[in-house]
Amino acid sequence: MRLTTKGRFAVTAMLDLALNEAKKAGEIRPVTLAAISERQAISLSYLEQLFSRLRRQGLVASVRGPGGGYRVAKAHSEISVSHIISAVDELIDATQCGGQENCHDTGRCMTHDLWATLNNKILDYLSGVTLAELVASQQQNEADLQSSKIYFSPRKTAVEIDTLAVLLA
Amino acid sequence: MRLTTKGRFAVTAMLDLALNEAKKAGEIRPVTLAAISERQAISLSYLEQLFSRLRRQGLVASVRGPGGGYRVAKAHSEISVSHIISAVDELIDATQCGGQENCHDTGRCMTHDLWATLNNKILDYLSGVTLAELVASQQQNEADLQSSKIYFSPRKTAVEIDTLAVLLA
DNA sequence: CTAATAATTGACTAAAACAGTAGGTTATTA
DNA sequence: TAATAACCTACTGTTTTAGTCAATTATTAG
Repeated sequence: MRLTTKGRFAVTAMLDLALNEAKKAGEIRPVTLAAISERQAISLSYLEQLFSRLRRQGLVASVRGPGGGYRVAKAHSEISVSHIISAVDELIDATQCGGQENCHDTGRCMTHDLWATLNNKILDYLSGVTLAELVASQQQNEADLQSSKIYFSPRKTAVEIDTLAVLLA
Repeated sequence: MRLTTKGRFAVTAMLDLALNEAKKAGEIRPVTLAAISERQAISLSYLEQLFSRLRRQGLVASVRGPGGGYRVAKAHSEISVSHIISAVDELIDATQCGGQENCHDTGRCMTHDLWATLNNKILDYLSGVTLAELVASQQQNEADLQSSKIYFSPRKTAVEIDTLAVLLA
Protein backbone atom coordinates (compact mmCIF):
# COMPACT_ATOMS: atom_id res chain seq x y z
CA MET A 1 0.00 0.00 0.00
CA ARG A 2 1.33 3.33 -1.05
CA LEU A 3 -0.39 6.54 -0.19
CA THR A 4 0.70 9.47 -2.30
CA THR A 5 -0.81 12.28 -4.30
CA LYS A 6 -1.27 9.88 -7.20
CA GLY A 7 -3.89 7.92 -5.31
CA ARG A 8 -5.41 11.14 -4.06
CA PHE A 9 -5.77 12.42 -7.60
CA ALA A 10 -7.50 9.20 -8.56
CA VAL A 11 -9.96 9.38 -5.67
CA THR A 12 -10.63 13.04 -6.33
CA ALA A 13 -11.25 12.35 -10.01
CA MET A 14 -13.56 9.43 -9.24
CA LEU A 15 -15.51 11.56 -6.80
CA ASP A 16 -15.81 14.32 -9.38
CA LEU A 17 -17.00 11.75 -11.90
CA ALA A 18 -19.56 10.33 -9.50
CA LEU A 19 -20.84 13.79 -8.58
CA ASN A 20 -21.16 14.90 -12.18
CA GLU A 21 -22.56 11.95 -14.03
CA ALA A 22 -26.11 13.30 -14.18
CA LYS A 23 -28.77 10.68 -14.52
CA LYS A 24 -31.45 11.80 -16.97
CA ALA A 25 -34.41 9.60 -17.89
CA GLY A 26 -32.68 6.38 -16.98
CA GLU A 27 -29.62 7.21 -19.03
CA ILE A 28 -26.27 8.07 -17.55
CA ARG A 29 -24.46 10.90 -19.20
CA PRO A 30 -20.71 10.24 -19.49
CA VAL A 31 -18.30 12.80 -18.09
CA THR A 32 -15.31 13.87 -20.17
CA LEU A 33 -11.82 13.92 -18.77
CA ALA A 34 -11.51 17.46 -20.11
CA ALA A 35 -14.28 18.54 -17.73
CA ILE A 36 -12.71 16.78 -14.76
CA SER A 37 -9.35 18.24 -15.71
CA GLU A 38 -10.78 21.76 -15.61
CA ARG A 39 -12.76 21.34 -12.40
CA GLN A 40 -10.06 19.57 -10.41
CA ALA A 41 -7.01 21.24 -11.95
CA ILE A 42 -5.42 17.95 -12.94
CA SER A 43 -3.71 17.75 -16.31
CA LEU A 44 -5.71 15.96 -19.00
CA SER A 45 -2.91 13.59 -19.96
CA TYR A 46 -2.31 12.61 -16.39
CA LEU A 47 -6.01 11.88 -16.02
CA GLU A 48 -5.82 9.73 -19.15
CA GLN A 49 -3.10 7.65 -17.55
CA LEU A 50 -5.07 7.28 -14.34
CA PHE A 51 -8.34 6.40 -16.06
CA SER A 52 -6.59 3.91 -18.28
CA ARG A 53 -5.78 1.98 -15.12
CA LEU A 54 -9.17 2.58 -13.55
CA ARG A 55 -10.82 1.21 -16.67
CA ARG A 56 -8.61 -1.88 -16.80
CA GLN A 57 -9.57 -2.54 -13.18
CA GLY A 58 -13.24 -2.29 -14.09
CA LEU A 59 -13.97 0.72 -11.92
CA VAL A 60 -15.03 2.94 -14.81
CA ALA A 61 -16.38 2.36 -18.32
CA SER A 62 -15.62 4.50 -21.34
CA VAL A 63 -17.74 5.79 -24.22
CA ARG A 64 -15.89 7.02 -27.26
CA GLY A 65 -16.78 9.72 -29.70
CA PRO A 66 -18.79 12.91 -29.33
CA GLY A 67 -20.93 12.92 -26.22
CA GLY A 68 -18.69 10.23 -24.85
CA GLY A 69 -16.61 10.14 -21.70
CA TYR A 70 -16.45 7.99 -18.60
CA ARG A 71 -19.01 6.50 -16.30
CA VAL A 72 -18.64 4.77 -12.96
CA ALA A 73 -18.89 1.09 -13.85
CA LYS A 74 -20.31 -0.20 -10.58
CA ALA A 75 -22.66 0.84 -7.83
CA HIS A 76 -21.03 3.61 -5.83
CA SER A 77 -21.44 1.53 -2.71
CA GLU A 78 -19.39 -1.23 -4.32
CA ILE A 79 -16.34 0.96 -4.89
CA SER A 80 -14.03 1.67 -1.99
CA VAL A 81 -11.20 4.13 -1.64
CA SER A 82 -8.76 1.24 -1.38
CA HIS A 83 -10.01 -0.09 -4.74
CA ILE A 84 -9.30 3.24 -6.36
CA ILE A 85 -5.89 3.71 -4.81
CA SER A 86 -4.66 0.21 -5.52
CA ALA A 87 -5.90 0.51 -9.10
CA VAL A 88 -3.53 3.37 -9.91
CA ASP A 89 -0.83 2.81 -7.31
CA GLU A 90 0.21 -0.76 -7.72
CA LEU A 91 1.31 -2.24 -4.48
CA ILE A 92 4.91 -2.61 -3.61
CA ASP A 93 6.49 -5.47 -1.82
CA ALA A 94 7.19 -4.35 1.71
CA THR A 95 9.33 -7.35 2.50
CA GLN A 96 12.84 -7.36 1.14
CA CYS A 97 12.70 -11.09 0.62
CA GLY A 98 9.66 -10.91 -1.64
CA GLY A 99 7.70 -13.37 0.45
CA GLN A 100 10.53 -15.90 0.15
CA GLU A 101 11.13 -15.86 3.87
CA ASN A 102 14.77 -16.60 3.18
CA CYS A 103 16.36 -13.26 3.95
CA HIS A 104 19.41 -13.24 6.20
CA ASP A 105 20.33 -16.22 8.27
CA THR A 106 17.37 -15.83 10.60
CA GLY A 107 14.71 -17.16 8.30
CA ARG A 108 11.90 -14.81 7.47
CA CYS A 109 12.53 -11.13 8.00
CA MET A 110 10.91 -9.26 10.84
CA THR A 111 9.25 -6.79 8.53
CA HIS A 112 7.21 -9.55 6.98
CA ASP A 113 4.51 -9.98 9.58
CA LEU A 114 4.74 -6.43 10.77
CA TRP A 115 3.86 -4.85 7.46
CA ALA A 116 1.44 -7.50 6.43
CA THR A 117 -0.55 -6.74 9.56
CA LEU A 118 -0.21 -3.01 9.40
CA ASN A 119 -1.06 -2.96 5.71
CA ASN A 120 -4.16 -5.00 6.28
CA LYS A 121 -5.35 -2.65 8.99
CA ILE A 122 -4.99 0.40 6.80
CA LEU A 123 -6.48 -1.45 3.88
CA ASP A 124 -9.41 -2.51 6.05
CA TYR A 125 -10.13 1.06 6.91
CA LEU A 126 -9.86 2.37 3.36
CA SER A 127 -11.93 -0.56 2.15
CA GLY A 128 -14.69 0.58 4.45
CA VAL A 129 -14.96 4.02 2.91
CA THR A 130 -17.05 3.81 -0.25
CA LEU A 131 -17.55 6.17 -3.14
CA ALA A 132 -21.20 6.39 -2.16
CA GLU A 133 -20.22 7.77 1.23
CA LEU A 134 -17.83 10.28 -0.29
CA VAL A 135 -20.55 11.47 -2.64
CA ALA A 136 -23.08 11.80 0.16
CA SER A 137 -20.63 13.65 2.36
CA GLN A 138 -19.65 16.00 -0.42
CA GLN A 139 -23.26 16.73 -1.36
CA GLN A 140 -23.97 17.46 2.29
CA ASN A 141 -21.08 19.90 2.39
CA GLU A 142 -22.38 21.68 -0.67
CA ALA A 143 -25.86 21.83 0.79
CA ASP A 144 -24.53 23.29 4.02
CA LEU A 145 -22.66 25.98 2.17
CA GLN A 146 -25.73 26.73 0.07
CA SER A 147 -28.07 27.15 3.00
CA SER A 148 -25.81 29.09 5.32
CA LYS A 149 -24.50 31.26 2.49
CA ILE A 150 -21.22 31.75 4.32
CA TYR A 151 -18.48 32.98 2.05
CA PHE A 152 -18.75 31.09 -1.23
CA SER A 153 -21.43 28.73 -2.38
CA PRO A 154 -20.43 26.29 -5.13
CA ARG A 155 -22.76 28.00 -7.59
CA LYS A 156 -21.25 31.47 -7.39
CA THR A 157 -19.41 32.72 -10.43
CA ALA A 158 -16.01 34.33 -10.33
CA VAL A 159 -17.56 37.77 -10.71
CA GLU A 160 -19.92 37.25 -7.82
CA ILE A 161 -17.05 36.06 -5.67
CA ASP A 162 -15.08 39.18 -6.48
CA THR A 163 -18.04 41.31 -5.48
CA LEU A 164 -18.36 39.43 -2.24
CA ALA A 165 -14.69 39.86 -1.53
CA VAL A 166 -15.00 43.61 -1.97
CA LEU A 167 -18.00 43.75 0.33
CA LEU A 168 -16.23 41.75 3.01
CA ALA A 169 -13.01 43.72 2.82
CA MET B 1 0.48 11.76 5.24
CA ARG B 2 2.69 9.77 2.96
CA LEU B 3 3.11 6.07 3.32
CA THR B 4 6.12 4.71 1.51
CA THR B 5 9.04 2.40 2.08
CA LYS B 6 10.90 5.21 3.78
CA GLY B 7 8.45 5.25 6.67
CA ARG B 8 8.49 1.46 6.72
CA PHE B 9 12.26 1.45 7.04
CA ALA B 10 12.02 3.85 9.94
CA VAL B 11 9.42 1.77 11.76
CA THR B 12 11.36 -1.41 11.12
CA ALA B 13 14.55 0.18 12.42
CA MET B 14 12.81 1.53 15.51
CA LEU B 15 11.33 -1.88 16.20
CA ASP B 16 14.73 -3.50 15.80
CA LEU B 17 16.16 -0.92 18.17
CA ALA B 18 13.45 -1.52 20.74
CA LEU B 19 13.86 -5.28 20.53
CA ASN B 20 17.62 -5.15 20.88
CA GLU B 21 18.32 -2.56 23.49
CA ALA B 22 18.94 -5.01 26.29
CA LYS B 23 18.41 -3.67 29.75
CA LYS B 24 21.14 -4.83 32.08
CA ALA B 25 21.22 -3.85 35.75
CA GLY B 26 19.23 -0.70 35.28
CA GLU B 27 21.37 0.44 32.40
CA ILE B 28 20.25 0.50 28.79
CA ARG B 29 22.76 -0.69 26.30
CA PRO B 30 22.75 1.45 23.14
CA VAL B 31 22.35 -0.27 19.79
CA THR B 32 24.65 0.68 16.93
CA LEU B 33 23.33 1.52 13.52
CA ALA B 34 25.84 -0.94 12.10
CA ALA B 35 24.04 -3.75 13.95
CA ILE B 36 20.62 -2.62 12.74
CA SER B 37 22.01 -2.25 9.26
CA GLU B 38 23.17 -5.84 9.24
CA ARG B 39 20.05 -7.32 10.82
CA GLN B 40 17.54 -5.42 8.70
CA ALA B 41 19.54 -5.15 5.48
CA ILE B 42 19.29 -1.38 5.36
CA SER B 43 22.36 0.58 4.33
CA LEU B 44 24.22 2.24 7.17
CA SER B 45 24.22 5.67 5.59
CA TYR B 46 20.52 5.54 4.92
CA LEU B 47 19.95 4.61 8.55
CA GLU B 48 22.08 7.57 9.56
CA GLN B 49 19.81 9.88 7.62
CA LEU B 50 16.70 8.36 9.16
CA PHE B 51 18.05 8.41 12.72
CA SER B 52 19.19 11.98 12.30
CA ARG B 53 15.55 12.90 11.85
CA LEU B 54 14.33 10.55 14.55
CA ARG B 55 16.77 12.12 16.97
CA ARG B 56 15.75 15.67 16.07
CA GLN B 57 12.15 14.66 16.73
CA GLY B 58 13.13 13.33 20.14
CA LEU B 59 12.20 9.72 19.42
CA VAL B 60 15.71 8.39 19.97
CA ALA B 61 18.79 9.51 21.88
CA SER B 62 22.35 8.98 20.79
CA VAL B 63 25.50 8.01 22.65
CA ARG B 64 28.78 8.67 20.89
CA GLY B 65 32.02 6.81 21.02
CA PRO B 66 32.84 3.15 21.68
CA GLY B 67 29.96 1.27 23.26
CA GLY B 68 27.70 4.01 21.98
CA GLY B 69 24.73 3.88 19.67
CA TYR B 70 21.08 4.77 19.89
CA ARG B 71 18.42 4.28 22.52
CA VAL B 72 14.69 4.79 22.38
CA ALA B 73 14.19 8.14 24.10
CA LYS B 74 10.69 7.59 25.47
CA ALA B 75 8.55 4.86 26.88
CA HIS B 76 7.65 2.44 24.11
CA SER B 77 4.00 3.03 24.84
CA GLU B 78 4.49 6.73 24.18
CA ILE B 79 5.76 6.24 20.64
CA SER B 80 3.25 5.57 17.90
CA VAL B 81 3.79 4.44 14.33
CA SER B 82 2.48 7.78 13.10
CA HIS B 83 5.15 9.56 15.16
CA ILE B 84 7.85 7.53 13.50
CA ILE B 85 6.52 7.92 9.98
CA SER B 86 5.92 11.64 10.22
CA ALA B 87 9.38 12.11 11.70
CA VAL B 88 11.12 10.86 8.57
CA ASP B 89 8.43 11.49 5.94
CA GLU B 90 7.45 15.09 6.32
CA LEU B 91 3.82 15.62 5.49
CA ILE B 92 2.70 16.99 2.20
CA ASP B 93 -0.13 19.36 1.54
CA ALA B 94 -2.99 17.36 0.08
CA THR B 95 -4.93 20.42 -1.01
CA GLN B 96 -3.75 22.18 -4.14
CA CYS B 97 -4.75 25.52 -2.71
CA GLY B 98 -2.57 25.12 0.37
CA GLY B 99 -5.46 25.82 2.72
CA GLN B 100 -6.19 29.08 0.95
CA GLU B 101 -9.64 27.91 -0.10
CA ASN B 102 -9.35 30.11 -3.17
CA CYS B 103 -8.71 27.55 -5.87
CA HIS B 104 -10.85 27.77 -9.01
CA ASP B 105 -13.92 29.91 -9.14
CA THR B 106 -15.89 27.65 -6.84
CA GLY B 107 -14.25 28.70 -3.60
CA ARG B 108 -12.53 25.98 -1.65
CA CYS B 109 -11.57 22.89 -3.57
CA MET B 110 -13.45 19.65 -3.12
CA THR B 111 -10.36 17.77 -2.09
CA HIS B 112 -9.95 19.95 0.96
CA ASP B 113 -12.44 18.38 3.32
CA LEU B 114 -12.14 14.99 1.73
CA TRP B 115 -8.45 14.57 2.35
CA ALA B 116 -8.43 16.34 5.65
CA THR B 117 -10.96 13.82 6.91
CA LEU B 118 -9.36 10.80 5.34
CA ASN B 119 -5.92 11.83 6.53
CA ASN B 120 -7.15 12.23 10.06
CA LYS B 121 -8.73 8.79 10.04
CA ILE B 122 -5.56 7.10 8.88
CA LEU B 123 -3.51 9.17 11.27
CA ASP B 124 -5.84 8.23 14.10
CA TYR B 125 -5.30 4.58 13.37
CA LEU B 126 -1.54 4.79 13.09
CA SER B 127 -1.44 6.93 16.22
CA GLY B 128 -3.13 4.11 18.08
CA VAL B 129 -0.45 1.55 17.26
CA THR B 130 2.46 1.97 19.65
CA LEU B 131 6.00 0.72 19.59
CA ALA B 132 5.22 -1.22 22.76
CA GLU B 133 2.53 -3.17 20.91
CA LEU B 134 4.82 -3.87 17.97
CA VAL B 135 7.49 -5.16 20.33
CA ALA B 136 5.03 -7.39 22.16
CA SER B 137 3.60 -8.73 18.94
CA GLN B 138 7.01 -9.43 17.49
CA GLN B 139 8.21 -11.16 20.66
CA GLN B 140 5.09 -13.30 20.58
CA ASN B 141 5.81 -14.26 16.98
CA GLU B 142 9.33 -15.27 17.86
CA ALA B 143 8.10 -17.29 20.80
CA ASP B 144 5.55 -19.06 18.60
CA LEU B 145 8.19 -19.97 16.07
CA GLN B 146 10.50 -21.16 18.83
CA SER B 147 7.98 -23.46 20.46
CA SER B 148 6.37 -24.93 17.36
CA LYS B 149 9.72 -25.39 15.60
CA ILE B 150 8.03 -25.21 12.21
CA TYR B 151 10.50 -24.53 9.42
CA PHE B 152 12.89 -21.92 10.75
CA SER B 153 13.25 -20.66 14.24
CA PRO B 154 14.95 -17.29 14.60
CA ARG B 155 17.99 -18.89 16.20
CA LYS B 156 18.87 -21.27 13.39
CA THR B 157 22.10 -20.57 11.58
CA ALA B 158 22.47 -20.52 7.83
CA VAL B 159 24.05 -23.97 7.87
CA GLU B 160 21.20 -25.49 9.82
CA ILE B 161 18.72 -23.95 7.41
CA ASP B 162 20.54 -25.46 4.46
CA THR B 163 20.42 -28.83 6.15
CA LEU B 164 16.72 -28.45 6.80
CA ALA B 165 16.13 -27.44 3.19
CA VAL B 166 17.87 -30.60 1.99
CA LEU B 167 15.85 -32.77 4.34
CA LEU B 168 12.62 -31.19 3.20
CA ALA B 169 13.40 -31.39 -0.51
C1' DC C 1 47.46 9.79 26.26
C1' DT C 2 46.10 7.41 22.30
C1' DA C 3 43.77 4.62 19.20
C1' DA C 4 39.52 2.73 18.20
C1' DT C 5 34.74 3.52 18.04
C1' DA C 6 30.52 5.37 16.49
C1' DA C 7 27.70 9.29 15.87
C1' DT C 8 27.36 13.43 12.97
C1' DT C 9 27.53 16.16 8.84
C1' DG C 10 27.63 17.33 4.00
C1' DA C 11 28.13 16.62 -0.77
C1' DC C 12 27.26 13.76 -4.24
C1' DT C 13 24.91 9.94 -7.26
C1' DA C 14 21.88 6.40 -9.87
C1' DA C 15 17.49 4.90 -10.24
C1' DA C 16 12.74 5.23 -9.71
C1' DA C 17 8.39 7.59 -9.24
C1' DC C 18 5.68 11.65 -10.05
C1' DA C 19 3.41 14.83 -12.89
C1' DG C 20 3.01 16.57 -17.03
C1' DT C 21 3.74 17.34 -22.39
C1' DA C 22 3.32 16.23 -27.14
C1' DG C 23 1.58 13.95 -30.93
C1' DG C 24 -0.62 10.75 -32.79
C1' DT C 25 -4.68 6.74 -33.62
C1' DT C 26 -9.10 5.07 -33.37
C1' DA C 27 -14.15 4.86 -32.65
C1' DT C 28 -18.36 7.30 -32.70
C1' DT C 29 -21.86 10.52 -33.71
C1' DA C 30 -24.02 14.80 -34.82
C1' DT D 1 -17.73 13.94 -43.09
C1' DA D 2 -15.95 16.70 -39.63
C1' DA D 3 -15.82 17.17 -34.83
C1' DT D 4 -15.31 14.78 -30.63
C1' DA D 5 -13.16 12.28 -27.08
C1' DA D 6 -11.13 8.05 -25.73
C1' DC D 7 -6.82 5.64 -26.35
C1' DC D 8 -1.88 4.95 -26.83
C1' DT D 9 3.17 5.73 -26.99
C1' DA D 10 7.11 8.18 -26.19
C1' DC D 11 9.37 11.76 -24.09
C1' DT D 12 10.59 15.38 -20.37
C1' DG D 13 11.78 17.81 -15.96
C1' DT D 14 11.49 17.41 -11.14
C1' DT D 15 11.43 15.16 -6.78
C1' DT D 16 12.12 11.29 -3.90
C1' DT D 17 14.45 7.16 -2.78
C1' DA D 18 18.23 4.78 -1.41
C1' DG D 19 22.69 4.76 -1.29
C1' DT D 20 27.98 6.05 -1.48
C1' DC D 21 31.86 8.52 0.01
C1' DA D 22 34.59 11.29 2.84
C1' DA D 23 35.42 14.03 6.62
C1' DT D 24 34.65 15.60 11.49
C1' DT D 25 33.62 15.21 16.35
C1' DA D 26 32.85 13.11 20.83
C1' DT D 27 33.83 9.36 23.77
C1' DT D 28 35.97 5.54 25.84
C1' DA D 29 38.74 1.42 26.37
C1' DG D 30 43.33 0.20 26.80
